[in-house]
Amino acid sequence: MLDLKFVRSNPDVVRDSLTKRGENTDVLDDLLAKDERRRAILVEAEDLKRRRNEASAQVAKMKQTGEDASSIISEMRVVSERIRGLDQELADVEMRLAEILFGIPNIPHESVPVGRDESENVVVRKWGEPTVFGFEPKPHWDLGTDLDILDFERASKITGSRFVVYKGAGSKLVRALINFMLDLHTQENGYTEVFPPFLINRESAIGTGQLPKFAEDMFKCEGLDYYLAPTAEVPVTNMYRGEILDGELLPIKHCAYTACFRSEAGSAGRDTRGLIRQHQFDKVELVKFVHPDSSYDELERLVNDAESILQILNLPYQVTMMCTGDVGFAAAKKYDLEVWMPSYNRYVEISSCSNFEAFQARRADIKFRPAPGERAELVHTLNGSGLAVGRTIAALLENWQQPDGSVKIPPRLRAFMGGMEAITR
RNA sequence: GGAGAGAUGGCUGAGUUGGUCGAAAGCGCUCGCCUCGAAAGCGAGUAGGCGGGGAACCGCCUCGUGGGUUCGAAUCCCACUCUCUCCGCCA
Repeated sequence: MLDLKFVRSNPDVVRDSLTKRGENTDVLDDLLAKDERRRAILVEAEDLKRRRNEASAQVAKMKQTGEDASSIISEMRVVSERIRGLDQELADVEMRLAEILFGIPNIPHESVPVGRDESENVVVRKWGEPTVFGFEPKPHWDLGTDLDILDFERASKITGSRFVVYKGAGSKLVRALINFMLDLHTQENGYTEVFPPFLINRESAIGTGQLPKFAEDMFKCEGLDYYLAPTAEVPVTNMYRGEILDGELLPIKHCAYTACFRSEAGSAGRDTRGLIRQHQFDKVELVKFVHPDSSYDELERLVNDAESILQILNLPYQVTMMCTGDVGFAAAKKYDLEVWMPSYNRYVEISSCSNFEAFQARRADIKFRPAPGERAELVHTLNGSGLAVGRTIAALLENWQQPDGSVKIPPRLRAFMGGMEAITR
């Protein structure tokens, strides 16, 4: 959510932002009109409330001295009625104002390239080269099925499409990657691990920006105001919702493993095979709460932290900076890590790292006090995948496959696999 | 699921026969005095949001959340949420 006062005094900046993102700017004019109306009502209502408060104090005094206050009381009866009407109108205007404000995306950082869609994203750097095979490589869904470590058919029997059963070494690989990632981030990158609820409530989903605009992307629990978390970003960021943090504690860096659940509404027919697009997947997420002055430095470090996983697993990847048309609703700046996926013959997103600046913090009311006695300010929040486990497994199987259909385990992962060096039939 | 208790400022904790209560007191924190310096002691200050105004400053709102009663609600009524205790059930 943008700061209403900022929008009021910088409407051109917001209009420019909406245009660069390819969004309609009509909402902005509607917003400004509603804001003006709101303040007009406030001025009138507050003046009446002041009069009522003064009269109340007067009545209290008169009651004590035994004077007759009935004329003031009947006068205030009318004033209170008028206040009630204004408050009702105010509530209506504010509700509409909030609806509009919740629907306005963040303002892209000046370093973000202007572009319409993903075709205008900018590759920032590459690491490694696309894997070259001396044989015909298999896609991960065939490898996994042939090795009997992935079972898509039985998963669809249990639940439906876009689910998988990991089996044997495959199941162990899930645990190994989660542990490897969490250990690396906690032991070498300075994150504190948390294990949050996988179900989130409405306020949390509003806090990070999933609601109200993207309700159809989540699974909702019937009869409850709970949703299955689409990413650990939601529960972890909302840990500190409504709090004023001690400035000394910043930056707060958390990593968390959670299962993630996405309805994938609007993705029908895309990536239907394999592990790339599942309704349920595992992910280790990195979340930071930082001082506004350092959030862009922290973003670069966050990307590096996520990259370190790919480097250790020796998976070729590239880092892409999202353009204004693809930066995401809540983000001011976003990098994607894209891993080389031989079956797709292209790079596929495996991590998304964003700086939200104060956009989420304002929604979720997360502040910090720079020093004792100083005024509380909004923190900047960041998060990024470190990494998505399902896609990591897909990339691992495909890039580390051998001519005989087996898959080597990257050296650093072997300890987490009980010493296993390869997955064989 | 049943019964009971509770939810107040950064923290602890008063206030529930409605009337200067945004709120006592203590702790913490900030500044000043004292001191060579510190501690102790003394003094002052110390919630957040919104709005008006050039500013000084002024006003409004907030005592879990949302409604209601009333001229007026932290205090009364209703609903909900959360925490704690006991019982039941249960991995």
